[in-house]
Amino acid sequence: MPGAEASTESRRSPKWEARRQAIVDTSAHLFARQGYHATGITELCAANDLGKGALYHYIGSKEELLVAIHDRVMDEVMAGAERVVQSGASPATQLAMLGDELLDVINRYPDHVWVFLHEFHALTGENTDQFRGRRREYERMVEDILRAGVKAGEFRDVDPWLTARTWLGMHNYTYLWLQQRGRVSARDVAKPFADLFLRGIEKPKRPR
Amino acid sequence: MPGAEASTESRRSPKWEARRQAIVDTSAHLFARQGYHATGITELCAANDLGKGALYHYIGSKEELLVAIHDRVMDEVMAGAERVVQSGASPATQLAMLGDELLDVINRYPDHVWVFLHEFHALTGENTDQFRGRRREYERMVEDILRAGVKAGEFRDVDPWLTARTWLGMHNYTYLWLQQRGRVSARDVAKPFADLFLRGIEKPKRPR
Amino acid sequence: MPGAEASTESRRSPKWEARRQAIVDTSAHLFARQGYHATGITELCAANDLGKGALYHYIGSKEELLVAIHDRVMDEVMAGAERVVQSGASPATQLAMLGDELLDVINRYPDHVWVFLHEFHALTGENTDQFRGRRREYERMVEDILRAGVKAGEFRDVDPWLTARTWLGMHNYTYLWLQQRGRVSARDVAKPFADLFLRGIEKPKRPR
Amino acid sequence: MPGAEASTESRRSPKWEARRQAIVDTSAHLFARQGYHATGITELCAANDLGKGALYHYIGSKEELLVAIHDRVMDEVMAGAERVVQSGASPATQLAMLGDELLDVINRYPDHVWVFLHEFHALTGENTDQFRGRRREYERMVEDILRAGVKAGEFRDVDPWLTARTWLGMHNYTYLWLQQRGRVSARDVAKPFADLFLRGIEKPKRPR
DNA sequence: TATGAATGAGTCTTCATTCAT
DNA sequence: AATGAATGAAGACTCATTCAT
Repeated sequence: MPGAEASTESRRSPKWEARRQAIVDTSAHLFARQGYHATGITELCAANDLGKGALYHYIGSKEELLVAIHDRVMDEVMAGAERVVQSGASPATQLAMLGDELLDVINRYPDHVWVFLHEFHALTGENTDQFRGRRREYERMVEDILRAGVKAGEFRDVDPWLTARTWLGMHNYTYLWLQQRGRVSARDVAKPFADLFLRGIEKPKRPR
Repeated sequence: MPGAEASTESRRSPKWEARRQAIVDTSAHLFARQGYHATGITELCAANDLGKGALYHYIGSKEELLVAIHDRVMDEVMAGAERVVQSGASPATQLAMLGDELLDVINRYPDHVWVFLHEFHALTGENTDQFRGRRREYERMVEDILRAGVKAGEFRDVDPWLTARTWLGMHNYTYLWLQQRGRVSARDVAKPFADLFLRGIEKPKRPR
Repeated sequence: MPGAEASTESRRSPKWEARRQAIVDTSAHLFARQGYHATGITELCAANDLGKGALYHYIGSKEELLVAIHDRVMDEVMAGAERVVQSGASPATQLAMLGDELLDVINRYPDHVWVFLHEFHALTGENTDQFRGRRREYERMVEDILRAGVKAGEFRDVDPWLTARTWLGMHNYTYLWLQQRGRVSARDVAKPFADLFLRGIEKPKRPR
Repeated sequence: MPGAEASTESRRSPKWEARRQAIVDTSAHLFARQGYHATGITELCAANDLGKGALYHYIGSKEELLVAIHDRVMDEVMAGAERVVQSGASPATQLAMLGDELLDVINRYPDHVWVFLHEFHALTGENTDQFRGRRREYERMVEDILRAGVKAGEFRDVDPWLTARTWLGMHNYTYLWLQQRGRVSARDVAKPFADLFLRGIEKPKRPR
C-alpha cells in the first residue's frame, strides 16, 4: 500500500496540488545543493518566483516541505519494494530486483534522496517517528529476503541484520555520485552491484 | 604525512591546544546529535562551560570548529591508509586492512565522522576545496588497490571507479549504526565486510 | 435618537444588511474570547463560513467590524439612557433605572461589551474621537442625574464627577462576571447595586 | 508572603536586574498607550534605546515582559492586602484600608495596572493559570472581609460574592481616570469611595 | 583568560488586504 | 456574490560575532 498521502482525494484544487508539487521539487533541489538549514525561505521564494505569503499558501511550513520531500522518496521506494515482494521470485532475484528499484528511485529523484539521507535530523516530533518507522520497515524487508535466502540454502550463513546494512550502504551511498557519470540508466550500476553482492553471499559449491 | 594542522609548531601554549581539542570533541558530539546549523554558539558555551568571549578565544569561529572536526577524521583516516599502503601486502589483504582501519576510525570517532559525512556543505570557500581534495585522494587509494588486484589477476575485471565507490558505501554507511549494537570491536564488522566484498570480486577458479 | 449608522437609508439590500449583522455578532464573539488583534481574518472567514473576498464584501475592513461592534453597544446603551431621561422620574429612581438598562445591555451583548471595553485602542483616527465623544456623553448623563439629586437635597453633597465614575465602575465592571453565574436576569444584579449605591449617597436623616 | 519573584537571589547581576526593570517599566508605558499586540518589538527597542538582540538579552520574550508587568502589579497589590489582613482591624476599617492600598498601587503604577487589566488574554499557558489564581486569591480576601462584617453584625446581610465584585469594580475601574485629574494622592479618591461603600452596606440603626 | 552586554542582519511565519476569475 | 491565489510589510525571535571591561 504505497503512496498513502494521507488521503486519496486532495483537499485542494488540482492546480494547487500541481503548483505545490513543483515547489516541492524546486525546493528539494536547493536543499540538496545547500542544505536545509542553509536555504532560507526568501531563497525558496525567489526560486519559485513567489512572494512569501504565496509560498506559505502552498507549503504550510518549511518543515512540511521537508516532509513532502521525504514522502516523495519513501512512497517511491516502498512502491518498488512492494513490486519486488509480490513477484514471488527467488531471494537472489528479489535482491537484484530490489537494487534495481532502489537505484531507479535515486536516479529519478537525486535531490529528494539527498535531502532524505541528509536532513532527517531536521524533522521534529512525530515526523521523526513516522519516517524512522517507514525506514525500518524497508530495512526489515531486506533482512527478510536475506533470511529467506539463508534458510533456502541459497546464501551462506551470513548475519541478516549486518548483511542487510551492508547492502543498504552500498546502494544508498550512490546518491553521492550516481548522476555524476554520464551513465545511461540505473541498471548500469545495479547490475554490477548485484553481481558483487550475490557472489559475496552465495553458498560456495565447495568450501573455500 | 597526514594531519597538517596548518603548521607543525603550535602557535599557542600546550594548555591552550588541549583545551581547544576538548572543545572540538564536545562540539562534535553536539553537532552529531543536533546538526551543525541547529547547534548554536550559546549551546556550545554551555556544553564547554565557557563564556562566549572565552569560547571564541579558543575556536576562532564556528566554521573553524567544523574544520577541526573534519581534520580530526581525515587525519586519522589518511594515517590508517598510509599504514596500509606501506605494508606492501597483496591487494586483497590491503583492502581488508583498509576496511579495518576505516571502521576503526568510525568506531573511535563516531561523532566526528557523523559531522564529517553530514555537514560537508556547511564548509565555505577554500575549506570546501581542501576537504574535497583530501577525500578524493583517499578514494583514489581504494581505486588503486582495486586496479592493482585486477592487473595482478587476483580480482575479476571490475570497474575500479565503480567498485571503489561500492566499497566506500559499504564502509562509510556504517556510521549510522556501528555503535548501536553491543559489538566488541570494529573488526567484528570489518571481517564479514571483507569476506563479502572479496568473495564478490575475486576471480573465480572456473567461470560461473 | 441613537443608533446613527452613518445614514438612515441602508445603502445595501436588507439581505446584505442581515448577513452583515450576523457577521458582526459572530466576530464579536471571537474578539471577546481571543482579543481583536489575536483574531485573524482567516479565522473570521472560517467562523462565518465565507471566503476572504466574500467576507470583505460585507465588512469593508477589519476596523469597520470593530466600529460596528462599538456601535451596537453604544446604540443600545444610549437608547436605554434616553428612555430613562424621558421618564421624568426622580434622580434616585433614574439612577436605578439607568443601572437596570445598562446591565441589561451588558447581559444581552456580553461579547460586544467585552470588545467595547477592551479594544477601544484598536480604533484609529476619527473612529477614536467618535466613540470617545459618545462615551463622554453618557458619562455626563450620569453626572447630571447625580447633580440633580444633590441639588434637590435627595443626595449628600458628593462630587458628581467622581461619584459618576464610581457608579460607572461598579456597573461596567460586571462585564467580567455577569454571565458566569446562573442568574436569571440582569435585575438580580441591578437591584442590589442600586440599593448599595443609593444608600451610599442618600442624605442621612440625621448626621452620622 | 508577597513579592515572591521566584527566588530572592537574582540569577543575574544587579546591573542587569536594574536595566531589566527599567525596560519593563518603559514597555508597560507603551503597552498601556497602544495595547500589547499593537506594540512591536522594534518599537520597544527604540523606546529603550537598545538593539533587538540586546533587548532579548533582558526580556527573554515579549510574553515574559507581560508577565513581569503582571507580577509588578500583583506583588504590590498582594503586599498591601497582607498589611491590611495583619492589622487586625475591624471589617469596615479593613475595607477602607484595602481601598487605600489598592488605589495607591493604581496611582503609582498606572501603566502596569492598565496592562494588567487589559492584556490578561495575551498570556498563554500556565501564565494564564498563575495570574488567574492570584487574582482569585485577592478577590477571596475581599469576600472574606465582607463575610466577617456581616457575621459580626457590622454590615447588612449582603451577598459577599456579589458585593466583593461591586467593590472591585468601583476601585479597579479607576485605572481609566485616576491620573487624569490633578489629585494630590490616591486617598482623595479612596476616602469618598470608602464613605460611599460603607454607608451602602452598613447595618441601619432602624430598618429603612 | 574570561565575561556578558551589544549588534543587526537574519530566521521563519502571519498579517490584512486586493483582485482576477 | 463569492473564490482563493497573491502581495509584501510586519510579526516575534535567533544568529554568529565583537568588544569594553
